[in-house]
Amino acid sequence: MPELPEVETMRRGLLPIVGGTVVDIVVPRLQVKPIRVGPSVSLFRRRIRGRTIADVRRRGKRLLVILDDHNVVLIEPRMTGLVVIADPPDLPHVRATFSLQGTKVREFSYWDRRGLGSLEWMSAVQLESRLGPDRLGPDALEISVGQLRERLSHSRRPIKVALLDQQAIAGIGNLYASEILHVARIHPSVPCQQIDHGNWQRIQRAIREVLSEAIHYEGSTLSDGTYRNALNNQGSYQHHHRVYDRAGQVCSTCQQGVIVRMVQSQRSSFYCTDCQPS
DNA sequence: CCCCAGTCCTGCGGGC
DNA sequence: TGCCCGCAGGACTGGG
Repeated sequence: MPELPEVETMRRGLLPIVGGTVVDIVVPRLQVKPIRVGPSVSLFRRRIRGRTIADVRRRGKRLLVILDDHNVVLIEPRMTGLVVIADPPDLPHVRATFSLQGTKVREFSYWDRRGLGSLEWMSAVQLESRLGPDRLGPDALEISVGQLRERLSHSRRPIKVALLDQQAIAGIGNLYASEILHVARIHPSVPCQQIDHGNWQRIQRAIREVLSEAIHYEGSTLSDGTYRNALNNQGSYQHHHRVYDRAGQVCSTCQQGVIVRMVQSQRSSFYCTDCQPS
């Protein structure tokens, strides 16, 4: 489940490829179903081969490899995708390997166990129509209280569900939405309309606090062990989770409440009965 | 317009 | 012990 902290960790780990020129791209034929490569595998290869990598950026949960001709490679990791400059977690799920010259790092790979992610070459114009301001909200690390209120406070949706809306705010996924609301001490079911200014401020601060803390620990690797940084090492923020996947446990913050799991929009939410009264 | 349910895909774990 | 089903939750789409 790469969310903003995991994708930001990927971005930082991938920076050594900047300045490298793509010699070739190998898309192995695998037993598993192929991922989406756009516009097609052959055009993808033809348009990237020979290009030099100018930068690696992030927008919400997407990774952007900027080429020297100003076109981009959009990487969408979705559930289980990741990039590695070291050995990948395994070979059967390596979806593409880019070989490089001109840098210390000789290659990097996109690895994706479930294969819901995608790799797409696109122009800067195509990128804006896909991930422009009308499609993607302000980045969660940058969003102001005013922007947050403006985009969510008129909604009748529960706050937990609204925080997952990438068009409103970019980068928060299921895991960090629960963690953020616990830090902000707000129950996940509260309708956005009922949240007052002070609480929007708490939410905005909690977003920054939780996400930057998670980046510091290089993201969360859950019990399935899927998520890895670019060197194929696990993150360690899972040891600091306050509520996520801790149903039945006593809250480590207040030592009083119990962590409860509930389902909202077909997704698990976790909250503390004492820190987050309804 | 706003929101929810279903879809894609693989691997794991619970239940029988 | 072995098998099968359901769940994990990214983004998107069709429909109420």
